[in-house]
Amino acid sequence: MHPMKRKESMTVDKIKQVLVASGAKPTAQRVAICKYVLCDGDHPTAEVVKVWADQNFPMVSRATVYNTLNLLVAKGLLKEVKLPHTNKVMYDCNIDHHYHFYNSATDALVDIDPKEVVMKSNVTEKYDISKIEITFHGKQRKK
Amino acid sequence: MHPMKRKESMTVDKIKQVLVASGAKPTAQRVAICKYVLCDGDHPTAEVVKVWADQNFPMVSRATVYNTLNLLVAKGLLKEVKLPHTNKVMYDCNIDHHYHFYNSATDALVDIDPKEVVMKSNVTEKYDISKIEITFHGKQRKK
DNA sequence: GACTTACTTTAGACTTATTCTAAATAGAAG
DNA sequence: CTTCTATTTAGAATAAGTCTAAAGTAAGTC
Repeated sequence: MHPMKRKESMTVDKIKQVLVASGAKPTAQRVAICKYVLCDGDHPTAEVVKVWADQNFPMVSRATVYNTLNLLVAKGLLKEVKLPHTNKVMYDCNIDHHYHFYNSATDALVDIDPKEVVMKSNVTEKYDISKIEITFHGKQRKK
Repeated sequence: MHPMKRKESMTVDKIKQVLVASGAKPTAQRVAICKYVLCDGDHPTAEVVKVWADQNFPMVSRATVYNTLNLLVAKGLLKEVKLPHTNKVMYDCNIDHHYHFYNSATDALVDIDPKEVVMKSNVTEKYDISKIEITFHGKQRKK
């Protein structure tokens, strides 16, 4: 079993392209936030994004952090992940269908490739299923 | 496919027994709340419990609703369910292991018997899995 | 270059769900 | 009865996120 691989970093120009392509103005704040959440961040919360922004950008307000994250989600460039162990939303740059493993020992979230999971159910006979979420909770197995 | 069956109603005496057995004083407020959440309620939120209590009991404060729900969860008589479509906690009197189907058309939550689902994954090879959550989202299929 | 216009950002107020606090109350035990 | 401990209460506090209204920015036009 191997976790899904992370996104590669993007140049500022590439990020601008992506924003423009999705119909959003590539403002300085948006580009900065994108650099983090679309490439470097590992399931950050809005709070984590704000801390990163405060350390790496002259000025980004909390409202802009939330506005930008919501914009990216609306444009399909980012996914919201809500898990029961916390009530903070986490943002996932992996927009392909996948599941999650939450490591309670380290508080880390790992993407699980759907290929690693076989799920069959007759629930689909009675219902129109639009989404299936699977989250594994546990700890890294000791070697 | 059939949803898991609901709990049967309990007499007040039976509820008192259950509370005492779990080491909690069977106060009037607790018994009243238990009557609802352990028998009649269908995945209510704290807010729904409060509304029910206001209509069926002389006086229960919001704090007592939360205290009692948290007590029942701590005693293992009730399960918390947190789902991504809302940030309100839902309470489930079905404490056996099970999954959920969330019907977005009706906002109803249905328990799914694990027997209805076959899940295999090599995620368990690398991790010690303590809990697997599966939530189906969708609508009731039209006949 | 200044002007308009539409979009973006900002600080801070607001909302919502839940928890906390400190005082009042209820019951059991003596 | 009085005392003691657990419980309940009203309302304040907290935490995450949203809203508001004013100020800033930038592109297109003259």
